[in-house]
Amino acid sequence: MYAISPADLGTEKTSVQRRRPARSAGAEGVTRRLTPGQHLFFESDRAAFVYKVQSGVLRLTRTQKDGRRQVIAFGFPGDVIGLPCEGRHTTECDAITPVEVLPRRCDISEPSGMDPQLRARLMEAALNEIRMLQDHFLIFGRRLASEKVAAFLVLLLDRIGEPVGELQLIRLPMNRADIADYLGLTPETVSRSITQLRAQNVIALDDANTMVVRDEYCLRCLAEGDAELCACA
Amino acid sequence: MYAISPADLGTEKTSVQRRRPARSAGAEGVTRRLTPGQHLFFESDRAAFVYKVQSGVLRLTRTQKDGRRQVIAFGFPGDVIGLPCEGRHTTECDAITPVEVLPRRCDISEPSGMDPQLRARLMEAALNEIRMLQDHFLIFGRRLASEKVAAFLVLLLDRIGEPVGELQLIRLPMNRADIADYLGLTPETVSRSITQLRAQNVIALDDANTMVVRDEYCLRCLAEGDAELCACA
DNA sequence: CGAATAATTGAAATCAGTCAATTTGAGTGG
DNA sequence: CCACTCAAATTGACTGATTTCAATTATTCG
Repeated sequence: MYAISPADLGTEKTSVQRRRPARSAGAEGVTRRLTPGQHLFFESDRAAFVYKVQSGVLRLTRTQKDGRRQVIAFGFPGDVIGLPCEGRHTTECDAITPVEVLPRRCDISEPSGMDPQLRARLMEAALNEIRMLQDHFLIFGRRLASEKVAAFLVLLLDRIGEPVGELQLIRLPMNRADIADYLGLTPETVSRSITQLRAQNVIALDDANTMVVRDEYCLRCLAEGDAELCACA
Repeated sequence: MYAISPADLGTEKTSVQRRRPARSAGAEGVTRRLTPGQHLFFESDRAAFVYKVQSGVLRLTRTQKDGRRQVIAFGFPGDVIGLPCEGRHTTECDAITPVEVLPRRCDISEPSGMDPQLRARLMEAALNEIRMLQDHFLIFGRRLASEKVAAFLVLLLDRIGEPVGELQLIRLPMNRADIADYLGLTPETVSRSITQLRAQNVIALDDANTMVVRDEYCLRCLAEGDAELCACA
């Protein structure tokens, strides 16, 4: 469909290079497509648009001076991403799957001239973002790595779970390192926690990025630290 | 000035009881006063107002089922707090010092009828909140407890530092447990980190809640994990 | 002054991080 | 179609930091 040049695809490492968004990028109301690794915007870019995710998944990150990366959020279909502060984006954003986003011109400083409905939607998006960040804190703040990972899987389950007979399937769009940086863990620890959940028969892995939730109740208990409430532990 | 009844003051434990805001609470534009421990609102309360902090410090928290508490933010003078999501507050909020707030009626669902300037201010407040939560993530996500604490002190320094001759003074309005719940640590670990900073002569304590920053440069280095860059370590 | 709370300190146990090795899986080219 | 290469994921052993639990000291407020 859309040509994927090796340069655009890149590896994790090469795609970290700072690339300006293509000049032709911004046309309001015209769907924009990204290939995995391509950036939608960078931190402190002037924000001409906000974006409604139509398909695919994006990764919103901030990087510290020491090179450590914090995944602030993932952008799933339906999310509005790229809300600026003082006219500039506050995170970096790149695609982790093929992505379609709908750009919306967004001149926050000129709200009087703005379509009232769009204005209301922007406010709603901002308030939702606040609550999602707060929810993220509750997950991030859990004691045990296994609780964090379980809580993260519950989040994905509610967001992108696909029914498969009685059970639900999660297709993980992100790799272990992304999960780790979202939860404040290392990829090794994430992997061990997933292994542990599999050993407890709470989940089963088809391949590394495709899991079946075998015991949703138990998963939700583990996510809340109520390991006693389920027989799996 | 304002009478502090024992019931209102309470201890940490008693003040956790759910108390509705006083019925007389809400008068737009009329300053509302709180004593330490008093609640301004609770999670999932219908949000009639947002509040501009005029003086004092508030604590915004969310509590998990297992009783653990996450301090989402502190509300300092100048902050707008209480932005709702879907008409309801998303956190609990109580005063940790005597507080004065200015309530602003806030019917987000009726934005058309709203004063355009107020509307713009609300949007600005929401976007600022998003950035502050993201900043909080970067602090929360640091590896070492000492880095978290140093970063937290830098945050306070920039926010409520008071010049004292060449140096700066921080009057901590919150106790160790609040700091711990803000950073995802235990009070003991917070205490140890502070002790460590004192041993390195980066800070000095007048009493437990009054500290002088003796080496601001070093504090900022430690906050970013650049322990090597300063001679203190 | 005495009681209660907060803060600090100490010692032991646990959990996650680090580093290294192995396995798995996807993509490439023969 | 298979072998090869590379990256991602998993596993293992070890280290080290933080938590936990307990005891002590400091502070605040009747």
